Amino acid sequence: MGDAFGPALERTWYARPAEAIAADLLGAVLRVTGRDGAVRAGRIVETEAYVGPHDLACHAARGRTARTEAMFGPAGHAYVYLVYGLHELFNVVTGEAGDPQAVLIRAIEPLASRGPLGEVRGDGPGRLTRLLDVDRRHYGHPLDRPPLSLHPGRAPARIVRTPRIGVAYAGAWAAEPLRFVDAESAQLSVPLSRSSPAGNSSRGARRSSRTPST
DNA sequence: TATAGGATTTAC
DNA sequence: TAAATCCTATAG
Repeated sequence: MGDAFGPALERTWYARPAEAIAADLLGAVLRVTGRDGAVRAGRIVETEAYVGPHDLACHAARGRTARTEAMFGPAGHAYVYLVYGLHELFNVVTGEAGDPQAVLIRAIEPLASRGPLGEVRGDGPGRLTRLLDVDRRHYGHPLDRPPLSLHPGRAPARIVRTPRIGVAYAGAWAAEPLRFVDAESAQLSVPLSRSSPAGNSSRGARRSSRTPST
């Protein structure tokens, strides 16, 4: 609920296509109460949309399983999983229940936060979860109350889209411009200068009118 | 039951 | 450029 960050985004806010949420989440603040009781937060500067079972990069493309169950549930909840046996990745479930879509949070600008072990960087999907102490214990958790919540923040001046990172196995879907970044941020997982350009040049990123800002 | 490989990060 | 590290998805 409300604290220094203001009220959390309501769960119904997320019941839209992942592509829209990925753009609108840029600038939003992720707030986490860690296992040590400390509150940590970061401003989201990079996201990726995973748009459904037909998206070959989306985990839901292989059907409904124990791991992907949360993606099939209602929007506004956390989908957290382990990759490479090492890294916890944090996603936001979007869309209507039964329609598995999610947005991966790939980078944050820390807001005066240090991780439980003194970490300071949030520029990577595995780094930000360590910094904010997010892991599978948050699986399925609603995103409108502690220990995990999202709050409106300062919207980016400019949004750029690129293909998603690390999904080369996904065939044609690997080239889709479903990664969204705050072009002004110096804390992206992969700098724009080293990101492949979006396949369709003039496809601009637009924030929807439902975007909250402060 | 066995095996391959992954929405990554770090170190050599 | 490769190792770390474990869980899931698929094959046998």
